[in-house]
Amino acid sequence: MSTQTPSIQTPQAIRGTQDIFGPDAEAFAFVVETFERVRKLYRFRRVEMPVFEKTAVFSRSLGETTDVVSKEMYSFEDRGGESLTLRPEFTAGIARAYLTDGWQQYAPLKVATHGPLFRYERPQKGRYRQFHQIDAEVIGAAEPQADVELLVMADQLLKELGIADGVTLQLNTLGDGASRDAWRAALIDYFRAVKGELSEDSQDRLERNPLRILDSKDPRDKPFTADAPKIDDFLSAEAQDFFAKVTGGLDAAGVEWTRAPALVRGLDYYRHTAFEFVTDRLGAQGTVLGGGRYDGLMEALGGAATPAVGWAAGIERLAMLVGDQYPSTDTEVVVFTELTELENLAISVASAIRAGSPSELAVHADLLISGSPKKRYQKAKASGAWRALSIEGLGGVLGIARLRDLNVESASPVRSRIKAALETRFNIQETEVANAHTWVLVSKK
RNA sequence: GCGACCGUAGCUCAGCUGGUUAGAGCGCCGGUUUGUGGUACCGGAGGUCGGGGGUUCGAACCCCCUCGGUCGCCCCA
Repeated sequence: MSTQTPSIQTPQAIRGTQDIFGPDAEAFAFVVETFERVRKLYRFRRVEMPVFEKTAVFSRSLGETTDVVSKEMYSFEDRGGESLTLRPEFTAGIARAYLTDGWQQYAPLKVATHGPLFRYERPQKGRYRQFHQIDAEVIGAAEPQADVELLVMADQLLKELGIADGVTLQLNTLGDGASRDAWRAALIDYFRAVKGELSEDSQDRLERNPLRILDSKDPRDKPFTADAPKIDDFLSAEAQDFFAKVTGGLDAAGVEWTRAPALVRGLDYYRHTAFEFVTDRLGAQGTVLGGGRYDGLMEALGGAATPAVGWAAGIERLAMLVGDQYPSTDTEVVVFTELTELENLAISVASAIRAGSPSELAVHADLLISGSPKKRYQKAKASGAWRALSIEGLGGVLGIARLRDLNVESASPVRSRIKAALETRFNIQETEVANAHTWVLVSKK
């Protein structure tokens, strides 16, 4: 406890940033670890990307006039006067690298990454200014099988995270460029005819982004969205065939999906497949994983036309769904001694069992050698550790290590693992006294 | 950018219609007690009541501004 009264003001954290700790941090780590494992199964190559780029990387790919560019990016000038932007997404930076680093030679290229992203938005449940995503992209593959590959991987990821229940895959196609333009024109005609009866927001959307009227939350719009023109009536034969191959592939892989004809993307470069894995357990932010095919993006960055498809998912949202259902991070053994003169022996024992023999069988151990020696047993018990290894004195030898149950919930076998680890450092004698396994630490090796 | 609610010890909160030195539980530190045992008792550290201004004899409590939090709208790459 600090008894000082500092005169300086502690700076506050930046709005919309989070200090993730405790169960939230464990769930977060579980999401990342599971993603890493699954992406390797699907042979996606890991990439590490810069956290900031020239502003043009994002403004060109997203479209100069969109809200997201004009008011939702963290942009600043560096000392040379160049406009830079903290990445608001992974896709544009990866697309830039594909063009500037010669990654075309690896096409079709499957890549995966994760890390922090930044968007200047008002924080709310599941939305932060610095947040984190996992991301997977397939670049240079025009075939619908790439979409399938990505979706099957996403489906497996959600299942392995144990959060697939209550999450549904909503799938749609936006068709090719011609299909999409025809549909868009039809939607504008349809909604313009009833413009006066739409919500103010949707009247505005009619000019800016008519597709978005379809997923309006305003009840005044619902009567009209139900009967709005459907993309299916405007799909070219090629677009229909593409979508059929995507759905056929999902069925073959056993991935459940729901057709969502109103599911659209906010940006113009999307083509064909659009999808979201959605839950109703996260308030207003129901999308846990979303993506689609963005065949128009590379050209927006000055590259050759290159088909690509990808998805991203918010780690915080996935972690919220995981809740406390992550693998145990409990302390298996807490090492302590109530005798100050044996503290170094306790340090030695703790390091031995943490190193393990072999190392895969190392023990998850905490070490308690601070504070009042007499209260260490109480603290050990209160720590929630399953078992304790108490270091006690005995004449003529270094001391003894006694294994005792504290809060045993699991039959996790630690005794043999501890014994093997101790034998790497000590000459020991094993005894058994009053339900407690006890090793006499005779001498150091 | 807009709206609603909220802001008292490290944490969870109490504090009556504004009224003397702002409280509890938990946690933390120390002591005594106990000595197969997370006990019991005693003591201690820790609060500019988010910040600023105003009304009042008097403000944690009323008013204004501001900062922050939560949730929603817009937007959603």
